[in-house]
Amino acid sequence: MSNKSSGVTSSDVARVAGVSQSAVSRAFTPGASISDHTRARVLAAASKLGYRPNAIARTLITRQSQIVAVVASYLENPFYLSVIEQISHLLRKEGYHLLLLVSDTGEADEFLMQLMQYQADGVILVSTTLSSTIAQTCEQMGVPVVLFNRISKHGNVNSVASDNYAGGRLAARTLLDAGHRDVAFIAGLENTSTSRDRELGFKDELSAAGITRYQRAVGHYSFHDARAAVIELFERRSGGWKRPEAVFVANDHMAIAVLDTLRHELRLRVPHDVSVIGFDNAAPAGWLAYQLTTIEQPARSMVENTVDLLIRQMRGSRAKAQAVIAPVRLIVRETVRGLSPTTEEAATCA
Amino acid sequence: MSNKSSGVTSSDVARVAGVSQSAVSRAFTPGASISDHTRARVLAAASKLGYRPNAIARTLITRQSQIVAVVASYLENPFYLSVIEQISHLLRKEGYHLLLLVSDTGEADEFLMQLMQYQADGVILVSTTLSSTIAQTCEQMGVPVVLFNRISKHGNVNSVASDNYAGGRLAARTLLDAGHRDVAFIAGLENTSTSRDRELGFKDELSAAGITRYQRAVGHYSFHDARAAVIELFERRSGGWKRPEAVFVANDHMAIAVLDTLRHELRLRVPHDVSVIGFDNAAPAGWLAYQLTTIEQPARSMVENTVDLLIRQMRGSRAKAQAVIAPVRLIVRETVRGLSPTTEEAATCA
DNA sequence: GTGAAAGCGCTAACAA
DNA sequence: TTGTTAGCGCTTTCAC
Repeated sequence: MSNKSSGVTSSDVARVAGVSQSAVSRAFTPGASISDHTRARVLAAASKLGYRPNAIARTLITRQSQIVAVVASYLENPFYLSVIEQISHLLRKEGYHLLLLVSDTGEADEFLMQLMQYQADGVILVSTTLSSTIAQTCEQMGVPVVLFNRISKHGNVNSVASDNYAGGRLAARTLLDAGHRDVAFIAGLENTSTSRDRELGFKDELSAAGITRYQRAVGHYSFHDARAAVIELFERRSGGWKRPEAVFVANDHMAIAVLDTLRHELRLRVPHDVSVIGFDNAAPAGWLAYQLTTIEQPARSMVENTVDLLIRQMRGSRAKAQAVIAPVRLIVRETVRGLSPTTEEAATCA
Repeated sequence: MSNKSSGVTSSDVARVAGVSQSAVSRAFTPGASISDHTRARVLAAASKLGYRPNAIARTLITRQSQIVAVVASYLENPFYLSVIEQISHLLRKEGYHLLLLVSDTGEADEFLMQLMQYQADGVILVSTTLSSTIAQTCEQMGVPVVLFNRISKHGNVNSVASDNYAGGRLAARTLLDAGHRDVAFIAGLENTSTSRDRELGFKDELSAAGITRYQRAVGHYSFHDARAAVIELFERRSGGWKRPEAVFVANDHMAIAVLDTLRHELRLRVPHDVSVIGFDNAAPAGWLAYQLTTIEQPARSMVENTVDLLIRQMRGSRAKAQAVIAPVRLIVRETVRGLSPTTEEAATCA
């Protein structure tokens, strides 16, 4: 049985083609200085021998691995599925490969070590809680890094996020316009900028309308915890609170759980008894059984921005770090009282 | 700004620690022959300099990249999300990293080239249509490979799949037991073993009950096409067919689309007017808005088997290729007439 | 345009 | 246990 990578090296090819090893290298380097004739000889010999350049050896010398590490968590959330898929596409189109690190528990340091050992040319941090730590270390080491859907507190780090604050306001405004006053918020992870900013916008818009308090519970961006959160919200009737008329849920994945729980466990009608609004416009939000009214993040363009920013850095740009804020918009479906779909896309399956 | 990976090499560390370069290497090699004293000196110097071994250089010489390539498609299907997540965990627990290749269009050859160039120690093919081609080439090159949820026709390739045939029979039996006679099947991708085997089992079980024909349409494992398929099935009333009383859908993701379309577009009640049964037991199947009765694949243990098989091969086992067939079972929920949940897990959110 | 030689950072024999 | 030496397969000056 032949060796891995066929065990054929560039010097084998050189010998067969009757040229030097350098010629072989040039034949496989786009834009290198080599005659068509020589290249043809090399390519012939190469394919005859089943030669494939060894990317590892090349990396060692060029110091470019063509590998981008993507650190992600919450793969439970369908929204990030499409994000990763698209990152993979765009990256490959530019000749990069994707090393995926799924970070469930918070072993930030271990990750970093691994990334660095593999000489990743760049890092994309997809919505992970470890973002700040990792991002900073990468930055210090001179490794290009972009945060997706997180904002870095300290620093000079590129990031792409949607306008979570505006989204929060928009959610509140939507609920307010529907005539709701007793509203509630189900948070994601408390220590994430996404959840915090969405809540902040929500709160500010309510305040502007003279509403200074709202009920809240925490769903940790998990389906399971969101169910518990909504039950807590609707069954615990202490502290002078009335039952909420409307709930803003920090993301669609949790909102689905909320909808299910409200309808099938608490026997409440949505939007008749209670309105629900989510965030993301993930695929299930458009499914006909839910038709969730939600704040859309422009996932596609956010990913494009992210990859673009990263590639620019990897190609050597020394531009000041940017913080791209993508616009959000309301997708009207059927879970907020008094609103019905106006745009045709609201009726599709997203 | 410091270089990537700090630019510190083992010989720098050696110099500072006052030892040889080999000593540094040994200090970072578990189980190497080195005194505690020397190791301590090395480690001290290393951390002082911020040294990290260069995995690329190591790979070049050991010919072990510790990288496993995972080729996947249909990330649209939530079922594979959790699969990839779990693969990532198990792999890392064994010290391997995951290079993710999302294969939408069928560029099999290009993939292979890339895999091989990166000296991947092993390859996992997650349910992709290119499986056979890739698997065979890997096999020939001596690269360990395992197929997840695909069966290789020609050959000596390890694979892990669920018992799709038995699942198909079970689906048919379930529908038959509910009293249905006019049944239909919505296929996934025609050229996949999963869809074919599920259909074959379905067909055989029907035949055994004296039912020799059933209607069928193709959903290509896509949400969108599944909707079209079910509409075709229920609206086209030619060829002497009656409207189906029950539909077996080749996976849950499509079944969700079928449920939505049946209920909200065709205005049919499930299971009153028509029964639906899926395959996978993916997360949305357990969501309360769907409560899809389905054939469960034991995802966890399938992934465990897959990773286990791969690691064994990578560690040098020359055992004959295995084809692991995982058992399936019926999860009774609420989309098949006359059946109601008997087990408590059917009520959870999976 | 081409070849010779040097060396990327590391590990693996082999001696000591 | 430790150091010395020789590469892993490739790219890159630098002459020619």
